[in-house]
Amino acid sequence: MSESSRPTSRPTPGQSTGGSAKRADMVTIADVARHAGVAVSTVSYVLSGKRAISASTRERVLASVRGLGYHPNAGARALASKRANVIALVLPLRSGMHLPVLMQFATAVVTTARQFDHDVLLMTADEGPAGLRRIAASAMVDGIVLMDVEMHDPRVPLLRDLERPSVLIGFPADPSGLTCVDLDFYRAGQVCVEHLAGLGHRTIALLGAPAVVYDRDTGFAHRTRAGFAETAQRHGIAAIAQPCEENFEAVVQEVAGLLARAPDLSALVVHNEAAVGQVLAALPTLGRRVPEEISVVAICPDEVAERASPALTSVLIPAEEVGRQAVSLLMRKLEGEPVPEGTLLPPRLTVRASTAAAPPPDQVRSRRVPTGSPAG
Amino acid sequence: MSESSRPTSRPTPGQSTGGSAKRADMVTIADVARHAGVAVSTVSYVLSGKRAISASTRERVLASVRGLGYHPNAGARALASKRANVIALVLPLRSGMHLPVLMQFATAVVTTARQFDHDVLLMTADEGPAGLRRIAASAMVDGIVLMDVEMHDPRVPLLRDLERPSVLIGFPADPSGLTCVDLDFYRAGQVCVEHLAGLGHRTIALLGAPAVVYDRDTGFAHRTRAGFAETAQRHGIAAIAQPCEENFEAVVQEVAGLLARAPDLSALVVHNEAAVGQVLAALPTLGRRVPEEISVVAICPDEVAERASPALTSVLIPAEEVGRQAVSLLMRKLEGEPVPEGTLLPPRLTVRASTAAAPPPDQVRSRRVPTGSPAG
DNA sequence: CCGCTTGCTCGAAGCGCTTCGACTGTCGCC
DNA sequence: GGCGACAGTCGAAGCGCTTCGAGCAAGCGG
Repeated sequence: MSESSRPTSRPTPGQSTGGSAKRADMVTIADVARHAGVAVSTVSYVLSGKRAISASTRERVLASVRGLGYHPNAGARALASKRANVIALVLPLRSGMHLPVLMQFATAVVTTARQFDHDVLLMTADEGPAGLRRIAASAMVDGIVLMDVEMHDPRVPLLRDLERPSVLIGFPADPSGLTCVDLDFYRAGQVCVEHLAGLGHRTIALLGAPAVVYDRDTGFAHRTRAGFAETAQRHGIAAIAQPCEENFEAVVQEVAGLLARAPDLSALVVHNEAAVGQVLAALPTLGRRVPEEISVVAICPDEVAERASPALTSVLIPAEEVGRQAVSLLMRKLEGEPVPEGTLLPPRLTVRASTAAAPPPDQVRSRRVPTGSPAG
Repeated sequence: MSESSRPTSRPTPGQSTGGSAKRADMVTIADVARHAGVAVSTVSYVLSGKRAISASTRERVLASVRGLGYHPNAGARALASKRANVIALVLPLRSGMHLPVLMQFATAVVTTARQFDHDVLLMTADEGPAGLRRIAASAMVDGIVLMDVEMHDPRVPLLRDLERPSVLIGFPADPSGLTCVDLDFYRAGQVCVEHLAGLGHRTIALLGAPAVVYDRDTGFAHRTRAGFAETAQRHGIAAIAQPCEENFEAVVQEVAGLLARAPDLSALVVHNEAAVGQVLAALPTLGRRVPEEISVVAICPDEVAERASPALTSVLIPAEEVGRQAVSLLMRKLEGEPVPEGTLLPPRLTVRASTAAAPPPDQVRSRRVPTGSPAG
C-alpha cells in the first residue's frame, strides 16, 4: 500500500481500479466544440482543414483544443474516416539480417512515419501471412512495410491482392505488381570490385553471409555475389566467392582456406557485418597486414566501418535512407498516387584505411605464410 | 503500365485508385450475423464469450466467421469497448543501449503481447513526454512499456498520473507508484566478483560503459558498478572501475592503462557489449593470454558470449525474459490486478572458457610487458 | 432588385462494434 | 398451476469521429 498518487492495485468494487482509464480527462470533440461555441463538425474541419473556416473561428477552436488538451480518439477517427493513420512494419525475427541495421531501419521508418502523421505497428514475421491478413482485414493499419523479403516469399502473393498497399524492402523473384526498395546490391558488389581493380588487385575474394542465407534464396546475398563475380570477370580479375559463418573460428578457417586456394589473394570483399571485425582480427594472425599486404572492403553500415581498426573502406548499407524511402512510397500509394515498382538505391563507396594498392606480385609470392604449424 | 493484377497507379477519376481499400471484401459483423441467421449482438457474444450462447448457435456463428473470413474492425471495437488491444513500446533511439539487446527485447515484447491478443505500437523516445501524452490521450494504446528509463527521466512524472498503466524497463531514482522491471544489475556485479574471488583473484577491474552513460545517470551502469565495488571490498579484493568508449583504440588504451595502474591485475569484468570483443582482441596484444594470465567475465547476451573467442564466462542480460515480464505485468495492470512495484530478475552466471584460477603472484610479477614493438 | 455564387457554419447520418436491458421459452418447485 | 430463475437471444443505444447536404449571410452582375 505504498502507492501515493494513484491506486494501481485496489480492486475495490464500485470505483475504477487503477489499471483502466479515468474517464474524467478524456476530452472529446464535443467538449472542444462546446468550449469554443461552435458545432462539432466545425471543430473537425478546423482540425482536418478539409473545408474553409474563418480565421477567427479557427483561432477560437485551436485555443480550445490547446486549452483542453484535446487529442482525437484514434479509434473513432479510424472508424469514421476509414484511415487508421497507422502503418505496419513487419520485421524478421530470425537472424541473417544484422540486428543493428534492422534497428536503424526501424528507427527511420518510425521517424518518417511520424512526419507523415502516422504511427507504426510493429509485427514480427513469425505471424506469417495470417498476421498480415489479420491486420489488414481489421483495418488496424492503412499500409504495410515488409522487411527481409525472400526471393520466394510466401507472403508476396498475399500482398499482391491484399486490400492495403504495401512496400517491400528487398526484391522477391517476381516483383511485378509490387513496390520494392533496396540498396542496389548488384552495383554494390560491382563498386567494390571496381575500387579494388583500380588499385591494381588481380586476385580477390568475397566473404559473404552464412551459407544458410544463400540457401534460403535471399536476394541481396545473391545479387551482391553476382555483381562481384561478373564485374571481376569483366576486369579479368580472379575472384572467389565464399559463404562464411559468423564466429571467430569459422572466419579464421575460411580466410585461411582462401589464402591457401589463392596464394596471390590481395583483397577481400566482406559482405557480412557480424564477421567483419573478426576478419580484421584474423588477418594479422594469418600473417597479412591490412592494408599493406591485403586490402579489405566491407559492405556494412558506416558505424561498423568507422569503429573497425583499421577503419574500413566500405559501401554503406543505407538503412535509414531505405526506411525513409519505403515510408514515403507507402504514403504516396495511400494517396493513390502512382509509384515506381522498383527503387534501387545507388551504393556509395567510402575509402578509408583498409584498402591500398596491390602489393607487387613478387612480394606476394615470397611472403612467408605463418600458420598454426610452421609452413617451412 | 506493366501492372497486371491491380492498378496500383491509375489515378482515373470515378474508380478507386489502387492505393486505397477495396470496399468489397470488408466483411462486417452484420454480414456474419446475416449469414448465420442471428443478431449482431449474438455474434459479438460468441466472439467475446461474455454471455452464454448455446453450442449450436456458437458453431453456426463460428462457421460463418471462418467462411466469410471475418476480422473485427479494430477501430470500431476500440471505440465501443474502450480497449484498443494495443500496447505502446517506447524504444530509445540513441545509443548507449546495445542494439542487439534492444531488438531481442522488442521481439519478446511483440511475441508476448500477441499471446495476450494485443498488438504493439512502436514509438521512439525522441517524441518525449508529448508523444506519450498523445498516444495515451488518443486512446490508441491501452498501456505503455518504456525502455531505457533514466534515473531522472522527464517522462516518469508524466507516467505517474497518466490515465494508462505503464511498465518501465529500468528503475528511475524514485520508482514509487510505478511498475519497474530489470535485471538486478547490482547482483550481476556482485556475482561476477564472487566468481572471480572464488578463483582466487585479488586484483580486478570493471570495464564499463562509455563515460557519457554514467554521466546521464543511467541506473543500470551505476548499479553494476556499485555491486562490483562493494562486493570486492567485502572480499578484500582490490578493484578499479573504469568507463570505456567503444572503439578499438580506446579499449586498448584503457586496458593498457589498467595494467599499468595495477600490474597485479588478473581479472576483468566487462560491462560493455560493444567493447567486449575488442577487449579480447586487445589483451593478447598487451601480452596477456585469456584465461591463463587474465580472466574475463562479461555482462552481455549469451549470443555475444558464445560467439567470442575464447567463449566468455558471462552474466547474461535476459532481454527476452525482461520483455516477457514487462508485458505480463502490463496485462495484469490492464485487468486491474495488483502488481509489485519492482521486479528484479536474478542474474545467472554461466562459466565458459574465459575465466580460470588466478595465476600465482610471482608469475604475475615477473611477466614481461610487450608493447607494439616486437618483443624479441 | 433578383437570383447567383461564394464563404462559412451547422445538423445529422452513419462508420462497425459492444453492451445493456428486455424478451422468450424451459425448467423446477411450492 | 402459477411463479421465479435462468439460459439464450435480440434490439437499440451509444462510443467519438468524419462527412454530406443544407442553411444562411454577404457580395455581385444583370
